[in-house]
Amino acid sequence: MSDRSADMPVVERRRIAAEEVRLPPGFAVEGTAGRILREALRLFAERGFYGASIRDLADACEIRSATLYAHFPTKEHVLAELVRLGHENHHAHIKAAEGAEPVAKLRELVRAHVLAHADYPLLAVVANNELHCLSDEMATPALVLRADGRQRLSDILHEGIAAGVFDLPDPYLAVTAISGMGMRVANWYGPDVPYQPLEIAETYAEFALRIAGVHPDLRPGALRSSTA
Amino acid sequence: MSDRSADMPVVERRRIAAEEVRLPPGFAVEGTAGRILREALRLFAERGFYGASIRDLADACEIRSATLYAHFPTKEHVLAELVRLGHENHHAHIKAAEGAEPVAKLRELVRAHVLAHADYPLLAVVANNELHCLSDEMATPALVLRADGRQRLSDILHEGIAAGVFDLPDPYLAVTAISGMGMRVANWYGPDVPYQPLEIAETYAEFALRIAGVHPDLRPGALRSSTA
DNA sequence: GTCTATAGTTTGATAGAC
DNA sequence: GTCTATCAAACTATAGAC
Repeated sequence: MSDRSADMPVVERRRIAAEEVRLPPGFAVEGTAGRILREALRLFAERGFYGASIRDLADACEIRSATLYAHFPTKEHVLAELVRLGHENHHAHIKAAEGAEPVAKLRELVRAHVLAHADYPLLAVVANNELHCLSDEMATPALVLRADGRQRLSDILHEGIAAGVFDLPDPYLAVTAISGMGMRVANWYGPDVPYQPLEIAETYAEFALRIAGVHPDLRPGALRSSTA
Repeated sequence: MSDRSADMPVVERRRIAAEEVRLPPGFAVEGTAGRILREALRLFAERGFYGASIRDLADACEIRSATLYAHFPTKEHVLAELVRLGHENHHAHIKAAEGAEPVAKLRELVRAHVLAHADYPLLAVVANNELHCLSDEMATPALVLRADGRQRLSDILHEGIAAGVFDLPDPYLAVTAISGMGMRVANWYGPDVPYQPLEIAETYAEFALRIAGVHPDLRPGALRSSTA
């Protein structure tokens, strides 16, 4: 694998580089309610919850604003549904990641974490960055899932340290670093970025193993120097 | 250095964990205009540009909303000034980072990058997350600084690869990972986090060296296993 | 520079016909 | 379920007195 910076986009002006509106399979919603969710996903990702009005949303759906209220009781409920979808999708990815021992567990979890952000960037941006617009009550389910995902990463790091296969200065800061670099993928990944989501996920998983201090002999040789 | 997760805060509900309103030295603004900037920094960081109205801002400053227009022509100009301060502060940190060879350069740059986000989290969050609310014209100066910072990191990685001291699969993805993990610090760092900004910066710099594939013998032994 | 007062627009949400 | 019509409140910004 080599650098492709010649093709890399200039620094993005928008909040999110991705454009395609996409909801995970199994979360598809039919009819007008689905249309509303999809257009809200696009608008909230681009402009934020307060930056997109109920009328902007209605115009995008080609309906009157009053019709929205036949499907959702308030604007906040539309956002809450997207935040829920985003966190459940992320958590489903994370939970499905399995590994026999700490190295494999960490690799699979980071792959899943990054893939959720690269495959569904709009959903991830809305779920991560607009959560604070929800009332405490409506935000809680997402916070529970988020705390669980973070705990899983923390557990894997401590397990690997205990087993002697990880060597890192500070597990807490490793959790923040690994989580954070993955979350940002949702902002910069887009159609002009010359990588596939899976490539990014694999490379970030390798970075996470390096942060964890996994000995090179315990990592596959596939991802080494770009000069090779 | 050891884990302090027993003291770590639960997953944050707010957009930003930090609270203290703080502008970098040398960027201090006197009088009412300064007051407006400080309150705007707090409000825009907490709720976003569209989530805080001109009246909210005036109330926080204990002035009438019309008085704001004696100091700034529009609400957008207030944000533009904060975005400018944030990016100039970040860029000043980055530029001041110096090193004789790639390993030292990378360590210093990442330290500076992380410190700018941990020492001025409100400013960093506003500069990073509200930039898209500005018109193209007003956003451009910040984008120029951002592109330059990213280029500096990219240059260091390529230099280290050419010198044979770095060994990493993909410099472009390493730039996104190292930048991203540092940017997120502004969101989670706050008064309840049991670390000092400098500790975070040091540890993240170590993580960056690991991502870059710097041989352990070229890294100082201070930051190794948490079980030591 | 700061105020009172207000213009003109947009906001989220509702009433009631079909 | 979708519409037309509308309400009451909040929005950014301005006019003009002091």
